[in-house]
Amino acid sequence: MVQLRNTKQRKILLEILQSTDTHPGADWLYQKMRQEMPQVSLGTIYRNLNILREQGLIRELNGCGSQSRFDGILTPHGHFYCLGCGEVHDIPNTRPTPLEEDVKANLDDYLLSEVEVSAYGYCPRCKEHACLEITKKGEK
Amino acid sequence: MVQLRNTKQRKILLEILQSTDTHPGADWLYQKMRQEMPQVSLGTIYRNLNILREQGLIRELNGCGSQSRFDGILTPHGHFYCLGCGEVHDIPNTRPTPLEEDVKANLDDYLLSEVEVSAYGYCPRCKEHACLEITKKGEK
DNA sequence: GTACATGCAAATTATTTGCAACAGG
DNA sequence: CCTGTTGCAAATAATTTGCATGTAC
Repeated sequence: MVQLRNTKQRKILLEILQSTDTHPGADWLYQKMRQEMPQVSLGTIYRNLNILREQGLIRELNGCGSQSRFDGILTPHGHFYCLGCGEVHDIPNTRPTPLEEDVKANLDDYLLSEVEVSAYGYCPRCKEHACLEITKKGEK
Repeated sequence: MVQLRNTKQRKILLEILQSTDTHPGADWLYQKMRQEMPQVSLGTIYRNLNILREQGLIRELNGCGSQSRFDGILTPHGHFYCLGCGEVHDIPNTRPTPLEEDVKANLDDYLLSEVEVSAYGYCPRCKEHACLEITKKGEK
């Protein structure tokens, strides 16, 4: 492996990710980064997202739409993907240990590194005015 | 909604998906389709995958890599994503009911439509010769 | 000073879409 | 027939990459 450097860009990116629970995508992070570093490039965002993921400092979420989303909060929790507005909400600590052991029991010869719980549906707001236009937008 | 037609292309695509547990991507399905229908186009594959998903006849998996994968087997089960070879294996029926209720308990005002369990790690074969070249290929 | 990182722009990959011709009901 | 569907090719969207320059250590 290479000797990673602690660049300003990487540091700020990680701080942003650790300070939000909105599970943003690369474009949102790009806009946010530019507030502090107007010259930053989208390529740098993507390169650092990959590095931080490989380091295990952030998590990538692929459950919703064509864009990847990222999570800088590593305490165990599941994710709810709203099919209406596309938002991703945390599911607080859904008894992680029993679940993982349950999965492990089914995967004898496997080397298990992580178990994820994803839920799909409509968030309280979208459940209310659950109209078809909205449904279209976030469909999986 | 529109009045869907039962085209030969759509019928074959669904049959292929229902007869495999390899969770193929669009390109694999395209090759397979061309064995029975050499003139079929990739656009048709994608259009029908979207229609079948909207009808609830197949499921889309986004956990692994940049390509979507599809599952034509709807009995409840989880998925294991090998970080080595990129294969997706089924996790036989991981006590679905307790889990879903557990998640539901955390999502009071939500309208829940589906809960998914995904596991990541290395399959028996990749665990053996867990070398770095292989690791590279399937990394998330 | 030596790599790793960056900014920029061009390239790649997966997926979607416009359109004229085709075909299911 | 009427309208959803197809094949084809061009368009889009997300992400990656090549390269000269910049910067962390």
